[in-house]
Amino acid sequence: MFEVLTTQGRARRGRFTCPHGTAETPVFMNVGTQAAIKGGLSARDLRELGCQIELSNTYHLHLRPGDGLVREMGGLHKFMDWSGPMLTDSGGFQIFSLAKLRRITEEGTAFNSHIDGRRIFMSPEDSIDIQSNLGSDIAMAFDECIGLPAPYDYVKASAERTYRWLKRCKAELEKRNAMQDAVNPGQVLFGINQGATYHDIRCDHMDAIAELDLPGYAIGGLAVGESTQEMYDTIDAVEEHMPKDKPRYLMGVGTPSNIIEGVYRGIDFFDCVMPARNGRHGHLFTWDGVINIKNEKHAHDAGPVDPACGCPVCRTYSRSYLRHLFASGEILGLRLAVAHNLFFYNDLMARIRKSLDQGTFEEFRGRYSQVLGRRI
RNA sequence: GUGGGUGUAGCUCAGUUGGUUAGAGCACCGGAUUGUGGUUCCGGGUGUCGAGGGUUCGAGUCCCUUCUCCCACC
Repeated sequence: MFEVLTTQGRARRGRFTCPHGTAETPVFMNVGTQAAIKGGLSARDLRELGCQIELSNTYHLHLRPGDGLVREMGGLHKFMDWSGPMLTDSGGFQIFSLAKLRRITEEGTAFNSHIDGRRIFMSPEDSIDIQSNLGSDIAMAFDECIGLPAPYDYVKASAERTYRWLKRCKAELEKRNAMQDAVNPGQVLFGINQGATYHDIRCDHMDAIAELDLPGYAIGGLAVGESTQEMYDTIDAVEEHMPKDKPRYLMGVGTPSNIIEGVYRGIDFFDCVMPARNGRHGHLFTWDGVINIKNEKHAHDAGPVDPACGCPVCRTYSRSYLRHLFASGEILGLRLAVAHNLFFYNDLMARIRKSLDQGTFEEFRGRYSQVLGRRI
């Protein structure tokens, strides 16, 4: 399932295997929330951009088109034409970030749909049933993601409830996988650590969920309002309590610098909307820093977005052309920008893995951790 | 030539009986974005109010001259 090939300090070079293939870690999962990559990219495009794991979302697909329909169409892999490893997020984060009027009880969460406002209830069992219908390789536990800052007592009670929910998720997935008509009987469950920035709650929670011996563990509830240093400090604290032989997933993070610092702190899986969203808004990542392609200074630039990038966009088009596409509102501009950024992120992970293989990750971190975040 | 109309930001225009630092939309310039509500959000005025003179405490606004463009008539 998962093996650590080499380490450098806390950083790990590993390999994750699931029913739909193998992923070399550290890995960045490319986000296709509604079974499509925003910006007009298909699963076929993802393959060409070096994507190893695709990530889709339980909340969104449950609301539209409905997980029953996806199951009827043969599961999400077939539905969207992605044959590789796939992870589905549980919907916990969307209920925190999108839904209105949510009410959380021991049984689950009631909330109003962001699409039409109708009242919906989702329990840990519901989330797992939906993810089972979607047929992803990795199902995420249904958790409560708390916005920061949050009071200690609330966070403690919430983390304890998320732990009880995790046990229910585990039982439900075992039940679903045992059914004759399971879409993907090899689907596995990752637990999610919570506890805001309170290190004692984080560590107690991590110790508790580690005992469930799940195939992977995530750190959730970060990059939701705390400072970058608080995020790193929290990872540092909880990392010691994470099983060494299981993949670690830092949910929703982050910038290229965050990812390098995450790998440094022992993280194996990442995902983030940033390359896609920022790309749609004209912010492109390069090995010298971030550029805004909409800026006037690129109007007469015949060179590629990044001469150090080997992506199809950089091999073909000039900064001048991309700026024109953005200025004139052409969809192709969004598509090329997202394609470049996703390639950049996948390439970033490939270079991190190479440096781990060669034992030069520390040098890589020293050279790029700050540079990649600067605006140029 | 005569009569009427018009002129305010890059564009289309608003601007009260004369009253604070001349506004809007679009365009343009810049920023934001972390388990994604798909053209989003935030910020920025970039101006010789056609020009000159006059009245007035004070003029985009009233008066005179002149210029531009538009319409009608000769």
